[in-house]
Amino acid sequence: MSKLGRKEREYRERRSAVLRAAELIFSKKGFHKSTMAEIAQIAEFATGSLYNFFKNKADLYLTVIDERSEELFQSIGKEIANVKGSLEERITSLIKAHLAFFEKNSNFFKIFLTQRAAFEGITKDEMGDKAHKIYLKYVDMVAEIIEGGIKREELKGLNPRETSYALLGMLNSIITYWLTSGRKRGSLIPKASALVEIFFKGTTNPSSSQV
Amino acid sequence: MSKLGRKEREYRERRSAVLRAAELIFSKKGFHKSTMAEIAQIAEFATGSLYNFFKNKADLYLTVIDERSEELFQSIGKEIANVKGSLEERITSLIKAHLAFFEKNSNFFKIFLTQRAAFEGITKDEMGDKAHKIYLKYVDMVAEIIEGGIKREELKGLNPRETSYALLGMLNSIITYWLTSGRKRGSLIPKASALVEIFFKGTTNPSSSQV
Amino acid sequence: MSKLGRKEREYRERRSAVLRAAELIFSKKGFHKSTMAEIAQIAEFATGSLYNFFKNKADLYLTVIDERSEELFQSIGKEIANVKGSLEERITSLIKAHLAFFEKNSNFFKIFLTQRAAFEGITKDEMGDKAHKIYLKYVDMVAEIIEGGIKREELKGLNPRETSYALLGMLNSIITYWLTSGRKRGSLIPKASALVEIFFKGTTNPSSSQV
Amino acid sequence: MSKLGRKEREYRERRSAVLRAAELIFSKKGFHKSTMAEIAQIAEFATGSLYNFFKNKADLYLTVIDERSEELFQSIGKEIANVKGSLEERITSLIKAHLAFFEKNSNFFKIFLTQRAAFEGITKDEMGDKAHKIYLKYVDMVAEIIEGGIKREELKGLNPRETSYALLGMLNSIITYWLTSGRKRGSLIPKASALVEIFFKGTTNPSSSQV
DNA sequence: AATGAATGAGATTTCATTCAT
DNA sequence: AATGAATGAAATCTCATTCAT
Repeated sequence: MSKLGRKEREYRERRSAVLRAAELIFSKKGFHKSTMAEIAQIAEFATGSLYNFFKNKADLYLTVIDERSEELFQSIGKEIANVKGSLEERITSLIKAHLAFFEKNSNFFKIFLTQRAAFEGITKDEMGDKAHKIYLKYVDMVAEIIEGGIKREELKGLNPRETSYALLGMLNSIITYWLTSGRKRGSLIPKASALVEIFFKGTTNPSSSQV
Repeated sequence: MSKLGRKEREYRERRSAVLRAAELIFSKKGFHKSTMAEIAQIAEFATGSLYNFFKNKADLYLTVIDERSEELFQSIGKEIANVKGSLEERITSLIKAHLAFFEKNSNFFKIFLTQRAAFEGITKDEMGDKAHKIYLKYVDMVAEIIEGGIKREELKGLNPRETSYALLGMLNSIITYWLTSGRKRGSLIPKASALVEIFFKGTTNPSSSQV
Repeated sequence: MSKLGRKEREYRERRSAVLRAAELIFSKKGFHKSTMAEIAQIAEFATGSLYNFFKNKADLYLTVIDERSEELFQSIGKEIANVKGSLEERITSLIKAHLAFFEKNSNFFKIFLTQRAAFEGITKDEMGDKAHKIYLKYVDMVAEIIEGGIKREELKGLNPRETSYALLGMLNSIITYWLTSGRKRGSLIPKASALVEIFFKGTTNPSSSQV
Repeated sequence: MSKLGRKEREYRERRSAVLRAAELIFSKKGFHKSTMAEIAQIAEFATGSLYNFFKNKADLYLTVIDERSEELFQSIGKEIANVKGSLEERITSLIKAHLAFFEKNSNFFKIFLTQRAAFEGITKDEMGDKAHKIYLKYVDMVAEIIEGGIKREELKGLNPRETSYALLGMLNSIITYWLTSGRKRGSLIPKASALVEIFFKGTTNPSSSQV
């Protein structure tokens, strides 16, 4: 498989070390308060050396987002592909995969969530846009799945894009909750079932006298 | 009511002008890229004068969040207080009030949502915390309402805090969607009904053969 | 006359101190090796303060050129205006004024002469161009005078623009000579007569048997 | 003739390739904005390899000047040696040779002319001086020819060195003109006759009533 | 109370040069 | 001899904050 030369392999390893350091620092301090010097120090390089791998700070930041997002997409995609059953089962597995991915990549979650904030007003078109587009791509992927469910009448006739936003909003909000307060109490995955329940059946107690 | 002296009244008006300018700039450029000079210019003050009202930039930023959030709480609280009916009706009115508030204060929404991003790692304890606490206060308010519903068995036995995060996540995600793409198409309020439907009844089509 | 307020007067004095320091350093070290820190130090300001007067280093450099060139033009223009006689007399006074100006502003001469070199490839259009245009303006001014002489048949039918370049090339070359080696030996002005002689009558010895 | 071994021949060819690349880049971007990396790339070497040929960037720059200037001297010298006639004829051929050389080596002209600017204040003694000396050598060569003319009373009793500066100033100024604006219109050589005319006979119209 | 010039710390980025391979 | 990754010094520029007026 990996028919890369030694040079190429070593280059990738060094570049990857920088990306790991960047992810760590960016997630702790956000884009603006992170310094190239600190990232370099963690990665055990001289500051100037980072510029051998990435053309500037924004490029480094975006590469973190880009490559990790790609992993996210791969990860979710693989998960869903394995599920051949009903839409409910597919979305259930998506929810689980999403939570699992960010439980494992919690540093990245902070970056993922605040990516737009990081670039607000900085590089309006070039870079800020790119970060946003990655998120949109994800929203769309989920929206398409939902749209399939609507067409097959498994789901109500809602706006797929809006429903996608609603679902992802719930998921990310729960992850935020878990990160800020609940992490001690254990894994994030078990929360999937409650989210699945809400998303498909809602919060109303079916045995309530209301119904 | 306003038994304030002229001096005091004028002071408040000037301070308020600064807050309005700050909200505008912070929402457009984010915390770091906003400069005190630009805020001062919009508010028609000299840069140094801002420091007569706020002890530093972070204080100004937090005051924007603080005072507007207070408005949000008042606004929601008043709305809910008027509703004496079922929990569903109360939460429906909360959803509507939330959407209405941010439709009216869309500049503030951007600040509200990215407040954590702005402070990540800067002022770990002092200020960043305060911003987070304001959000938590809101989460708790909603959680309490939900908890009431659970106790009266109108809602399923879910974790109230988590359910509150889930609901607010949905709402804010929809607002983000509306801000970034849908604003032209009209008001945000009509989206309330779909959210209410999802939150209470879920997305599953009840006439689906799945059931 | 100078109905400037104290504020304005003081501002100009400070800005002027920066320009003087800049002219000195730029003339000694050239654009690239001059640092804002050194200029600031000479001007007795903090480095950052220079940016209250000039938006960046290139702007400072160009302002030196711009304002001093303006002086040069004024100086030459005034000199020529006073001369009502023949073209020869007018150009003689131009040559004298040119030499006198740069004898007095020898620091500026180095900048004036190398202005294009300073910007080579940096800011191709914006700034480098501006510096060049100032020189062209001078060339044209001289070319117009020469053209007048040609029309009145006082001068041969040469290309005015080329002749202007030739004249200025001679003048500047002589100033360079004086600056690099001859300054000790006295004033530059006496060299005017030789230049006038060459420019109008040429170097050939009229009593030469050649003729 | 070339009794050089293969090794030596190859070494010279590689070194020469670097010099050609350096001349190109230096002439386009000036000394400071040219990078060793870019020169290496054009020459198809690795950056570090340049240091096998030249001890540093300044050395490379000076070698370009040095070797090309040597060519210039050879070229002019050969031209003049062929002319056995009057001084006027010799200088006429010098002017033509100068223009021809720089028409052919216009990239080098930019370097030749701004050599002082490039080094101003950098390497005050060591290198900047060397560049200046090369120019002086040329000035002196011309001055000697002029001095001969003065002694033989073909020329007026002017200061030979100054007259040399004046002549070269004219020439270089005309080349600058041609490079910046006139190049499209054709060759530089035809301008020689006007320069010869001015230098020997001056610009005054002999049939003018002034005389 | 208001001003806004001055400060100066701090961050990004570039690039000549070195050196292990 | 050739390579090119790594270095690290140096320079520009920004801006929150202060303080004399």
